[in-house]
Amino acid sequence: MNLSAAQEEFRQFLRKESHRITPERFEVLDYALSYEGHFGADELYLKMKTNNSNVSRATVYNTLELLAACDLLAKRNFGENKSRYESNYERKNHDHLICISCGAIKEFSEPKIEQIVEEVSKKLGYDVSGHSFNIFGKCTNENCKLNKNAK
Amino acid sequence: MNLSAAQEEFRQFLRKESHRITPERFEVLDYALSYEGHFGADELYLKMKTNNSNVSRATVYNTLELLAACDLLAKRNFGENKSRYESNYERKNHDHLICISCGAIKEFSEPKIEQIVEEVSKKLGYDVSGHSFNIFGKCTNENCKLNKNAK
DNA sequence: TTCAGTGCAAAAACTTTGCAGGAGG
DNA sequence: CCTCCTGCAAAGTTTTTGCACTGAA
Repeated sequence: MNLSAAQEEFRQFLRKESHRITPERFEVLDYALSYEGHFGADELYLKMKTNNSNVSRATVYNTLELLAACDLLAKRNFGENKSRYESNYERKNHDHLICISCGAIKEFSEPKIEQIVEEVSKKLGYDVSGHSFNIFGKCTNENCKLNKNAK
Repeated sequence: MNLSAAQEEFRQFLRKESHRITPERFEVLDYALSYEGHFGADELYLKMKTNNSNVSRATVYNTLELLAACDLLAKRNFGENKSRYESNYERKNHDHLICISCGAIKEFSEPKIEQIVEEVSKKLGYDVSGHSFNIFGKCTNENCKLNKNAK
């Protein structure tokens, strides 16, 4: 993955918002954008620690918020009482379908959703900043029946 | 509010699923359905405790799950890393618009959403059991600007 | 030089679990 | 009478906070 453009974007965001540009923040950026799929903050922290990074838990949490604020990451919540992140860099918007049995997450895109978001928030007088749309159900995949990946 | 019909519904659910019928469970039901707006599990537990109830935290958590399972309550997640519940008794389905500044929650109903849920899950081969649709934005209400109710 | 950012550890917030005793069926 | 359910407290999980030090601007 080409990280340098994302790094540049992050750098500009930090400057614009008067946040300092630190090596720790870019280290988190690199790990976050390289992560396959969704990850929790602590999960990323532990992965970094395993790889001999010295970045602290507090900095990881703080930086993930910044990365979500500048849209390099998307912050999600799949009903597990913890935040999950995923790269939002050079990707199109999408929502999620979550298997309540095995936890598998599928993505889908449905343009009508954006329309509804606009419509509803206009009608109720809100200034939209985002949305979260999760569908829960049982998937038909083999492993699911066996509950192999059950949480 | 007429609780007795809800109690009857809960009783039947418990019997059908071979759960025992205990006074504690009905105490939780009463508090939950009487609660105005959304509440967290611990919040309800503390409220009950304040009112001199002896029902334990474990029983409250357990019972709320049961009440959500039989659809007397709806279990929600507004991106705060905790579960929230609200009465679903004699109410129509709806989704939420959440103010990112003051935390105010508005409800809306949009039939198209149910269509999309059906469409998407059919296409991807899931057996739907529910969905969660939250729109985040800034509301235009007076108190909001002052961040009075900010979390 | 200054103060935002950092590392660390402790605390906080929410939820789950283990265990012994009690009551529903 | 058998266990499921309960209360209690302890432990678990994720996130936040306090504090002293460091390094970006």
